[in-house]
Amino acid sequence: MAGGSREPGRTVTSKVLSILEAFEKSRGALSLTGIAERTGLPLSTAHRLVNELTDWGLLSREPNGRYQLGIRLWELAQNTGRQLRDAARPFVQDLFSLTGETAHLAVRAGHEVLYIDRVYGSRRVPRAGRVGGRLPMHATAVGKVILAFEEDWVRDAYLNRQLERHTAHTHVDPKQLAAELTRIHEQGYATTLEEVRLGSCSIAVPVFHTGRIGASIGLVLPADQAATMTRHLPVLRGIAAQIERATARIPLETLLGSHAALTD
Amino acid sequence: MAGGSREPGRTVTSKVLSILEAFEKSRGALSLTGIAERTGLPLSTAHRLVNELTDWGLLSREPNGRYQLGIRLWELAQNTGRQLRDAARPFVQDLFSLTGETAHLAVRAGHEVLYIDRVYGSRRVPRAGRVGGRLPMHATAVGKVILAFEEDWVRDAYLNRQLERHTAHTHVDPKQLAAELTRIHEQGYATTLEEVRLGSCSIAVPVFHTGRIGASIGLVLPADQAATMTRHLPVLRGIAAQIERATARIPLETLLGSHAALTD
DNA sequence: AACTGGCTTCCGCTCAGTGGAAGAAGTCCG
DNA sequence: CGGACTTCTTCCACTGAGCGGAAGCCAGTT
Repeated sequence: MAGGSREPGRTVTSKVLSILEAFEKSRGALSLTGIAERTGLPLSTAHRLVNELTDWGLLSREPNGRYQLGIRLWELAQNTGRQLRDAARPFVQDLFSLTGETAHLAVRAGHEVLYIDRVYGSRRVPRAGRVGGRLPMHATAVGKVILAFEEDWVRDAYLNRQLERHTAHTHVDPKQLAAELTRIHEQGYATTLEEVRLGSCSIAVPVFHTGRIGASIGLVLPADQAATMTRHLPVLRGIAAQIERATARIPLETLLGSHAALTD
Repeated sequence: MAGGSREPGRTVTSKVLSILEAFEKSRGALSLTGIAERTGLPLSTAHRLVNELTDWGLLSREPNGRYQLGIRLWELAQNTGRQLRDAARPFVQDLFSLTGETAHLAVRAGHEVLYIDRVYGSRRVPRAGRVGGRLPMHATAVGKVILAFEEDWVRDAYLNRQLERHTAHTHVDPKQLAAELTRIHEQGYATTLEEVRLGSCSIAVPVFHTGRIGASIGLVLPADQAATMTRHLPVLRGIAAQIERATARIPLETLLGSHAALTD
């Protein structure tokens, strides 16, 4: 092995997965060389693996030669967490229909909220976390709700970390955030005002499962409606109750697979 | 190599992917042994690969020891075909809001229609193809529309195959189906009546992109409304036009990756 | 015609992957 | 309580799938 840029101990599986992950960071298509660079794989290795993935449909090749994630991957992944998504979907839909505002459903994944579903119309105003996307828990209403109702050690561990600031309004002081979480726990809902993005605010309530916090549903609206957004609380609570009822008989673990560990 | 059940020529990648695919056929969680059986992998090999996939979050392990597709897979896959889904989503939502019926968006994947998106409320009546699911083209309205507006060779190839029967009402005669497709092409929409499942009917219109058929949007309703479902045509056509406008500037290939070949 | 940049193919070396077998852990039954 | 059974986990010596440097190829570009 002349040059020896070989990096032993790296499994084939890890290489394949790093190829798929390469598409997360960079929107849009990647050239073979681009993939090789991002994954740190030698060009010929990347070439072989990429070709095989393309054969399986997990990657697709555009006419210009660049690669994209293939639709087969999406298809496979539809079987993931179907129980929760399928059970909750119609209610999130109702939440949107009843309020006319962007509605979403999120769960905790490690230290972040993961958006599982989202419903909005064509005249939607505020930009909100996209489905499959993650945001920090302390900057979103759904995240704060989850944090407020999580077990103590989860909350404590979270508060011990550096809290990222997104806008001038993000609450990053651990002491104050802890107090806010207590208040959220008492009042049963959380709000944000321009804490992720200027121009939007949000409100969320918890969805319980077998006594524990399982998920959270929320609304995102333009910041100028912040003062009146609590008017949606009755609907939010009603929908949350319906989702709880619909998912009660499904074991928590089969809802999403075991939740990602706090340290993921 | 004593017994020699070794099956040389099988790549690691193919083994990993066959594990993921194993979860497609069987709903719900699988035991390690179950995975080994379905994939034809020796137990210890399956064990090693499954463990590695679990570490990466592509599989998750339930407390009872069984495995499930992990949420990380779903997350990765959200980047697939985002362009079309994100662009079309609000309009499919509007289609539902305006009609109150289950609305969906589908594209062709090989010989089948693949449901890309679907919007429905909690009081939904008919069962319809699920997101990420496939159905044969000749039994669904969206499928017939796509077939009717596809290039000749695609349609001809399709008609030369054995047409699967789902109910007593499925149109399986190639001659008659060809005539129906011509009529659909002329009138600009397709309908079905209890051709996939008893009790439901559907109507769909084409969505064009750069002159070619790109997708189809449709509604599924209870069979007793079959007589009057054409009342939704104006809305369907309006929404289709909006989706066409919204996706016009996106190159077709980046919408979904190159469409799966007819023979996939 | 020579250069450039990205993709594809080739091929001998070698270590990651393999899988049978033995051990551990749990489950059921008499 | 023992022992028969099932399912999961670990071990380890062998070997061929994977590796990757290098050479070849094909468009564009100068």
